[in-house]
Amino acid sequence: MNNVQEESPRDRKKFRRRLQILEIARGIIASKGLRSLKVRDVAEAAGCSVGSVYNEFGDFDGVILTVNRETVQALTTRLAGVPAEDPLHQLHGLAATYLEFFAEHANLLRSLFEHRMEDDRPYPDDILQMVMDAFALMHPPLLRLLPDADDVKLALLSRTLFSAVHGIISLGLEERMVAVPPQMLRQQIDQFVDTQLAGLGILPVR
Amino acid sequence: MNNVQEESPRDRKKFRRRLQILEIARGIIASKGLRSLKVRDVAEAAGCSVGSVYNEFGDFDGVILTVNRETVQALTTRLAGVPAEDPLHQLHGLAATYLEFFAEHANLLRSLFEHRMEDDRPYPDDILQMVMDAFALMHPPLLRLLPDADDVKLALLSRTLFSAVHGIISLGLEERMVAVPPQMLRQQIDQFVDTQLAGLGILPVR
DNA sequence: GCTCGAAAATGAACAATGTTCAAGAAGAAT
DNA sequence: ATTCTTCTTGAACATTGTTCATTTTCGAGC
Repeated sequence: MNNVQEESPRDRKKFRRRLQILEIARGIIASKGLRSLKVRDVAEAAGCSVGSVYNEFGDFDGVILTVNRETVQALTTRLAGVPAEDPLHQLHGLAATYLEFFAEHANLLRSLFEHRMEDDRPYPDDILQMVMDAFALMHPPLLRLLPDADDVKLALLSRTLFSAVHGIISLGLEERMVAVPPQMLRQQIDQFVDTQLAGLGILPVR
Repeated sequence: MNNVQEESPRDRKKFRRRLQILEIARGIIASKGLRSLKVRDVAEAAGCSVGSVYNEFGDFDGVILTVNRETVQALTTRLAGVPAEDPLHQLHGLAATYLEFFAEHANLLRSLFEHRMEDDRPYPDDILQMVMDAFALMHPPLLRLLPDADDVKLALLSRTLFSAVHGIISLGLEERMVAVPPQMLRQQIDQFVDTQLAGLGILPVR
């Protein structure tokens, strides 16, 4: 028994529809926000019944969580593409890339971070783990800049720094009042990273 | 016509019930999360009909937003109580107090930051403004530590720093996996603030 | 090609929950 | 006491997540 993509026509069709449902759900979340995502809308747009959505994903949270999983995967891919020649540039690049990605897919990221499960079922561990792994991408450049530091502490520092950047960005993009221009936020982030690195004893080179 | 708390018995009763509804809603959000808040539960617990809740708050979002408004007010009060003798201690105190408050009222804070309006009606400006005002509480101590800096830049720095602290805390308290102990987070935050201040050219004194 | 059985799809019915509103109750004004 | 205003009620409605008995689909074995 092959657990990846079976080859029978039936399975291919099933798989195509699964992808289609996800694409539609992602589109709705991205354009109108998680709160506007409705089973019936998804089913109708996918040309199938609501039952089929449930058949494929168990419950509606299942659809959302799958979209969220793919969001963090896409984010990780984007972050992994940041050049690693110079660790200083890499750190700035990771922050700037996160900002870009967040600005482009604000509603998807909000779905990732803000979705709460029904009752008080726990958010799936694997997604939280993927987020933490993405945030750990600052670890290697930090290690190169601070080769004598305790590795465990650097791992923590990596998450802390990325979480800080996340806070600045997610709140910075929140304000529809003055509509903080992304360019402004970009400067803010760069400055913040420089200050943090300076505090760690690393001289900025920009 | 007096626009504050009228004195007639009718108005007093109305006002009492308003408070009661808010207290109940807050209790449910705090203990079981925003997603578990239901109009009927609130109405039943308050001993009134669902219609009365709507009569008082317009719609259900109105209840949530009022609770959120009171949450940020309580937060501001707590933060304003941080001693201001020494600006360095004050900054650490603000961060530590935010952590305490967040740990104590995690679900209320999540409701404040994560609630999205129906359709895509904008989140009320006054609440966002109150949050920003709370985050501006780092401005005075920063001004004392950096008296020669540009005031506008310091205002921005205040929001940036507080947003960063928010990110570290809100993500730090998220992980039900390893259950980051608050004491650990406390150290993380202190270290972070020290590093940031060092980067700004301010020597830590702890 | 036909038959049969397993798997999937369907969508009507159900359940949970936000929202409205006509009718009635309660209180204020005279 | 009567009238008028305002508030309250809760049944009815609207929306949306969920279930499941029935039907359809499709591949395997003959």
